[in-house]
Amino acid sequence: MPAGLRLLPGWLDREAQQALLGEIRAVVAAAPLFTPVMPRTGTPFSVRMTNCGPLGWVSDRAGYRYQPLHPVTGQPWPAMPQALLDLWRELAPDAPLPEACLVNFYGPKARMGLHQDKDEATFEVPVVSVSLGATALFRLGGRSRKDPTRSFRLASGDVLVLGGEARLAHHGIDRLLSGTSTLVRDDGRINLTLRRVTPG
DNA sequence: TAGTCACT
DNA sequence: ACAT
Repeated sequence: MPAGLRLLPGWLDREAQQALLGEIRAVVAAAPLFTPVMPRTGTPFSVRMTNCGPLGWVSDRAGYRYQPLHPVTGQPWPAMPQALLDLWRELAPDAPLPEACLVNFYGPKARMGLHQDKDEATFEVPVVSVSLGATALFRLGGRSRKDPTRSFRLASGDVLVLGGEARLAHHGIDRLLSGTSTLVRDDGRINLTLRRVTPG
């Protein structure tokens, strides 16, 4: 494993997953899911997204960016659930608090191409990723897009920390495994990505 | 290259 | 590999 990568299988028990899911449903009620599109081309993503916390990640024809307001409602993003702040404190005790929690909703056919999380103004702080629902085939590469990749499963309750050398590793979701979600309806998957955006 | 598509 |  690359230094700075931590895969924590089953970090959240079923009860914690259900509690978190409830919090996320409340976030979605206040900040409805939207379909991001690619810069320039406008090609839609197959995942739908929303955010919570002071800043949210969005993609539209103008580009990728963090912004304080929901692109459709114009309202501020809902507050970050305390459970996520607690998780962050536990896994990144020395880091400043996260400013953004990107909530990605995957249907059974949704995918996410290889990419880097590099729209933040600092890379010194780890990214913390929480999986809920269907099991996904996750692909992890290196800092260069040409670096070799490997894939492994991310199941509900797994937590992934990308820090240090792994902070700028390319990563993506190849596909979901059908029939693996007992938490989210319709074989869905939810990924929560906690990020510090500013150096703090 | 956070997208798709062709081909192996 | 494409094409923004």
